[in-house]
Amino acid sequence: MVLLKSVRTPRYFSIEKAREIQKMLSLRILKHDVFKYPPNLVAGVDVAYISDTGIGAAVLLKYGTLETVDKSVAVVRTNFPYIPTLLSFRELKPAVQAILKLRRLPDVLMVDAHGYAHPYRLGFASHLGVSLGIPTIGVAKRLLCGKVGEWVGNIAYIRHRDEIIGAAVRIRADSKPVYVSIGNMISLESAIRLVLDTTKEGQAHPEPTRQAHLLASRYRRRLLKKHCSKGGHS
DNA sequence: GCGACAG
DNA sequence: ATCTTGTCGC
Repeated sequence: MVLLKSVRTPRYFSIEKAREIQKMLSLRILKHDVFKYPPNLVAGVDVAYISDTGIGAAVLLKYGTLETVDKSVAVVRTNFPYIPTLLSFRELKPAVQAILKLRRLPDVLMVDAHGYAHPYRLGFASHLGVSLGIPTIGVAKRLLCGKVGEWVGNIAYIRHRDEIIGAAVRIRADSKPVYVSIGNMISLESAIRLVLDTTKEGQAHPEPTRQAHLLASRYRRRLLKKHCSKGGHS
């Protein structure tokens, strides 16, 4: 039983144990749509950090008009280090708390990370979707595993161990693609569709995650300013 | 054994 | 993720 190296890692948590949890929870992923299309509300979540403090941010948008319906932020102490493939164990708490602060849960949630496109098929987006029991989509900026296949139009499927685990999507001809995978309760086709449908003209990322990322960053800035000014000036 | 490796 | 200014381009 190999314990994680970081001193901040809970002592009784092992990588083997995490793998078991991931494999077990991945069995609970529903790969078909469990929501009506078009959805009424969509949301995006992201987490920023100030050392060991996680800042979870969620933004609820109306599908179609993409107008903001609600926003929320949750500041939570993190006790887990970032380890590739174990990202969800670090970001789950801040994200869940931010999402539960929203007046309403979204019909579909977009997450700034991979979902099924994960070596053990349980990226953060899936972990979140299974935990909350809601449809989720993973939208990542870089590949974690698998290979991007042949491009057909602006889409290229990602394969890993003889399985299609997601798709690279070219939102803009001049920018890098985003890697889309199902989180939970949605099909890959629908996931791709929602990503494209919630992307504003001129943007390289869908509004839900883009707005969540902006909110988390802005909030983080505010906290840093307070932190600096609480010792003297004006 | 040697890399690769979301945020 | 975070550390960071100016700068190129629409």
